[in-house]
Amino acid sequence: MKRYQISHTALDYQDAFQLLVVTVLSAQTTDESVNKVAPILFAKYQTSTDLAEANPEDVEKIVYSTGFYRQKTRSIIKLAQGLEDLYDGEVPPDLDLLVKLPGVGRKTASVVLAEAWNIPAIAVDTHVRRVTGRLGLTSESDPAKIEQDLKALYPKSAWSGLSMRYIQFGRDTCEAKRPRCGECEMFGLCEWPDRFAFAGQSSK
DNA sequence: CTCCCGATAT
DNA sequence: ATATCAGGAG
Repeated sequence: MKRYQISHTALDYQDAFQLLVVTVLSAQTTDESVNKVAPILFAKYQTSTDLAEANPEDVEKIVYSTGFYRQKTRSIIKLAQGLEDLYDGEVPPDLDLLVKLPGVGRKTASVVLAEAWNIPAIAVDTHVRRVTGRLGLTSESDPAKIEQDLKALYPKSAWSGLSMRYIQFGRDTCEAKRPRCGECEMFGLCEWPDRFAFAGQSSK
């Protein structure tokens, strides 16, 4: 029986600035893809000041393999510039302040809060959305509303670890395309198998 | 809502 | 071939 107690990222980073950048890069990409380019990126640009003055073409070459590479290059350079201009290069431990940074949305901000400072926050990504929906914990589709529902269901002390555990659960059991309901510890507590009658359960 | 966009698993 | 991957901006 897996217990899903993992509450830290698989993303490699050394400080809040790096965490912020790799989290932006992780959009619609696997952590593994990001971890491949992160060391190269941070070797060349060690501080937000360095990245703020970076040549976009150089950055594009480094982050290319993570997909959305033009967009992500613009995002992280502007992000670094925003950090300099707005917060003097320091990553603010506050959701409303983080969201003001270019390329940083509610999900990215929540990841950084929970991971870097253990501040209670729930990051609703594609996994959390799918899993909590299937489990019947929310009927919303808007991430911000899902976040509200989950915050009402769980004590604050549980918030920061929630996302990682649902993501882990979503990766190895409640998969997007073919949920393994037959080997799921939530079987009997979840309405998904009843509704969809083990679609794709053992067929190949 | 669409667009951004490569890597990987199936 | 196609779906999916720790999304955010226009």
